[in-house]
Amino acid sequence: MAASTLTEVARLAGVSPATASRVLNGSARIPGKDIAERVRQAAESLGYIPNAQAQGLAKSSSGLIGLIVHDIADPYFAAIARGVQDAAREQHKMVLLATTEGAPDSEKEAVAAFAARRADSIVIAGSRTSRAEDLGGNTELAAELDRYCRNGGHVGVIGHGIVGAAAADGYHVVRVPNEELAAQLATELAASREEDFVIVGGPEGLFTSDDRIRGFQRGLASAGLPAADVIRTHFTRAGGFEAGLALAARIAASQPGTEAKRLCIFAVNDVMAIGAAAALRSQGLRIPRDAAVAGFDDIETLRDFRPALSTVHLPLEEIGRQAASSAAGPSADDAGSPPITGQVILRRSTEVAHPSSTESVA
Amino acid sequence: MAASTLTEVARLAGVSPATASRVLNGSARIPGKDIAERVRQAAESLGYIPNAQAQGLAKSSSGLIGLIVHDIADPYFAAIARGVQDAAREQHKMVLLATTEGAPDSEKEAVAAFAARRADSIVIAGSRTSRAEDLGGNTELAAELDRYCRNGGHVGVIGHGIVGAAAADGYHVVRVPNEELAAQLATELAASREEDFVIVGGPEGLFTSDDRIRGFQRGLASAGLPAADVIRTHFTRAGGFEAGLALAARIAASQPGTEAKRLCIFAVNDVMAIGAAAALRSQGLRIPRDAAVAGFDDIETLRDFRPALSTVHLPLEEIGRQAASSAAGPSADDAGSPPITGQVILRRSTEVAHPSSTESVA
DNA sequence: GGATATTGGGAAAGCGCATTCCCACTGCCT
DNA sequence: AGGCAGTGGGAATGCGCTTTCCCAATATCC
Repeated sequence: MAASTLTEVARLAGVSPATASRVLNGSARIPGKDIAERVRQAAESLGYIPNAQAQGLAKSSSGLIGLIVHDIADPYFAAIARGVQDAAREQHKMVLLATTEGAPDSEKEAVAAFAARRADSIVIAGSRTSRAEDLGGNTELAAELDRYCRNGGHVGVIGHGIVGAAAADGYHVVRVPNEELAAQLATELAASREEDFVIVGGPEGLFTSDDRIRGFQRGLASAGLPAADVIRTHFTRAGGFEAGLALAARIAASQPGTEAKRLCIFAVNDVMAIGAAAALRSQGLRIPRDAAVAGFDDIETLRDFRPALSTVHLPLEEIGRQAASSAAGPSADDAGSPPITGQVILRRSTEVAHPSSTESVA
Repeated sequence: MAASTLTEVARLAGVSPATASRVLNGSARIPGKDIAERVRQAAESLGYIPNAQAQGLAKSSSGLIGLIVHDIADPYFAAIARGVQDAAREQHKMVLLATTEGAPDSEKEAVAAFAARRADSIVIAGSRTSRAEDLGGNTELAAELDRYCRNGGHVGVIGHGIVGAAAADGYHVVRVPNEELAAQLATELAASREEDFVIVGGPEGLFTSDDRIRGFQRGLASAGLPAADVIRTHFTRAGGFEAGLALAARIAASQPGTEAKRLCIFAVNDVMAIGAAAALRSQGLRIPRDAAVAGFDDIETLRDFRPALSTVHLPLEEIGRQAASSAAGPSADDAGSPPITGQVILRRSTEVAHPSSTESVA
């Protein structure tokens, strides 16, 4: 027993498929009240569900919005996904998910798959990269996106634009002021302390990471401080942990010598910061007593951590929503949505040391 | 410039659309080498991308797998989603996402939408409910699912089956032994302590919550302990926090009186447990000194919490994967995948108190 | 060597729907 | 009363692809 079709409904209602189509799905022409009612009843009794594929074929638009993330289980992307999902609901669309681990070529595949499904728009979250080895992949991705746009697709990219992507129309970027915010974070951290700064960054070439590093260094510089050391590692909790281990060793080594300053560690995202903190803790170090730690993103799930993590709040959900609706086409507010802003949030993890005093409760 | 079609490719290659279709998309009949090559080149040069909608229409199957969750930003669901996504990739399908906040009627809508898109299968995560007010919604949902199954769809439900759903074929349930595991948790907790137990549960009628509560009580009973009080609240961090506040008051009140036992709080999921812990902490209480806390799920992102949360590990990703592949149709291992198991993990949050004078108890 | 398999490609009929025409009909104006 | 616009419904076409069915050409057999 296959699903019933429009034609069946029409027959049952004693009208033509055309009329049935007009009443059941939005159309400029609305048939007479009585007929409409008849059709509606027929549809109801048959449990008619329009075939979205056929509709899509006929209208050449699918009601789909594609979302590309590195990893849906990463709270950063999950938050963005929620925003996208939200926007999708408003637009009466569904979201199609693709996870790519950040590999440009699998992102390209995802775009092609979305294009094949005639997704109305595509949202690409997840940081772009400028590594040499990704160059080819990026170019192909850009080409694929370009083609998609030329065929009438809309794309919303979060963070940085795709390297090499033409400024086609239908191509929007939701800018995230990573650099500025990181600078601000550095400034605020530098204001109240005299410490050695260290940055735990992602792999070189990752824009999000590089921007935050650059911003942080700039902030340090403008506070008259020397540039911080940068440790490159994976853009994950594991990477943060690893770096944390190295830093713990460094702290331990400097302990006996001259009165070393406390370390202030800036990890370029919260998850890495948590990893680093865990590593320090595993080596018997305490935060913020033995080292200060700050992150970036203000991941919701991580807010209950102790010591509470200093970080930069990013309206992740709003970012996702904006990306999805900017790609939805020139809505009413073509002036564009307000630019994304974030804010530095200093919490306990970077409190200035109370030399040998009792620790206060958070 | 619209996307190029199969027909165009065929024309360019000087063959019929039928042949082009046969070489470009899998078919039983594989055309001759030379022809195939010609077609492939034509497709390449035109940047041909098959229209999945049209394919779907013609084949009546879409390569889509629908996923229904309460909230994609909830780490529990995000983990499951990752598993589903994984399985989808293996099946060369894409996942279509719907979030419903757990409302049966919007789940029904989601199912309808998936059915409209001719999703090959649907995975429903998120706990079912047996509340009276949801009865109607559940019935409708069941009916919708039933219809979907009758039309050839496959559904995989995580946890409990849908209330009222017929045991249609194509309908699979990935059972999660919530009750057993909760019982085991209670047993292990009860073994090493003499405390008052309290359960922070979700709203009445939520299966996942109810099962875990029941199991925990059973475990307590089999250890010869009285049933624990149950506080009903939201199935979220906020709910946990609220309950935690109430419990903090209770602890504070009992302090001055007779030598009250320490409280051991079992929250029916990790997020709630974290909320409760935060609440206790906000009232100046320490864990595990002033109260023990345990959760359920072993959410990855939460593993770095301190004190480390005792909980029950659930292979969330595997659960999602299994749900997605059980719904994929009777694969090779029709014997079914191995049943889901979990394991109790005792960490610091439930360590037995060191009453500062008495010796530590075994 | 002629007849029967077998192969490889094309023609055409849908899949389920939207939509453009087209037509019959009603109501209105002069 | 005749002609006109306006209204409401139906027939037919096409969206892009798959897939049967069919046919020509080659291979196989006694």
